[in-house]
Amino acid sequence: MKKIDILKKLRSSGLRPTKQRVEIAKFLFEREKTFHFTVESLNKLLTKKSISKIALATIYNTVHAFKAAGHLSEVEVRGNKTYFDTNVSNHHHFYDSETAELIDIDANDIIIQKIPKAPNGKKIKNVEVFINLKN
Amino acid sequence: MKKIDILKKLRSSGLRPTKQRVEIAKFLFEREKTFHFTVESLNKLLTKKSISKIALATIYNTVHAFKAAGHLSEVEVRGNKTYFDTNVSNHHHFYDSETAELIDIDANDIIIQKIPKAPNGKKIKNVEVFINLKN
DNA sequence: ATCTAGTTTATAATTGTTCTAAAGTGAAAA
DNA sequence: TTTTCACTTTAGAACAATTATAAACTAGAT
Repeated sequence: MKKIDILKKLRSSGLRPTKQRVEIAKFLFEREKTFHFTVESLNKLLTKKSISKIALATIYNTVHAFKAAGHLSEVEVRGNKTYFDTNVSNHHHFYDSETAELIDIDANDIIIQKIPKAPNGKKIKNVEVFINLKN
Repeated sequence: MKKIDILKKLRSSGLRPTKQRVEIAKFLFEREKTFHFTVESLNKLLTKKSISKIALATIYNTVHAFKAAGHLSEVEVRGNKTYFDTNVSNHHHFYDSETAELIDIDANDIIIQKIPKAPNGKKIKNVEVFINLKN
């Protein structure tokens, strides 16, 4: 993804393309593979990479803004930290608790044959499959 | 589950049946249906129910001890709070984000037909299906 | 160039959880 | 029984992740 597209992406979702947002967006979206992170890990990586220090609060703000705009998804992971994913399409995850690492699973790689119907007046929003790994 | 069984349950897992543990265990395990809770919600319910106040730290200690003994499981739920479940068998969950409520799904009510193989030297520990509900 | 609503920032506040160390207590041994 | 002591409980401090606050800053319209 090119820088011009980053600016479009931000503008089209009503986000003023500030220096910080562009920097974070480039870091997150200018890559081939999907990227999983926590705010803590993102902060560390950004600090290492850039000259200008971005405040932690800004990283929180930005990640939430990107999520609200549909550019990031939040992953179902047990534990205290919140994991985000640059892959916003419907998909699933492996989780390696040894390394606290997430790995995407394409939606087509899991087929669910039988599923219970939603309770009393509720509907199914989405189905997430989470595969815990061991060594 | 009767009180005598509660005592057995505690003793057999190497947990000294103290007043607090017995009280919490009775509250959690002497019921028909499985019970989902966070430490916060459990604390509120216990405070409402009992004469004697149990310290929050004790509730944390006890819940962790019960989990370590295999009497409770921790549920995969996104967010900051940790959810526990008195159902320790292999099963799945509906999650109603409106009410922040979990509903058990029996393992037999979901059949997965196709599943990817685990990456590089890893094995699959378990598969958790999480069905998000909407209205 | 000026203005202003939206943004960033440092810091405080909040929330969920764990740690600490002192006081209390089951239950085994005397 | 009483004594003893490792295991528990407890209040409060400490910690970690996140959110709120309010002052300074800035993108972009006027």
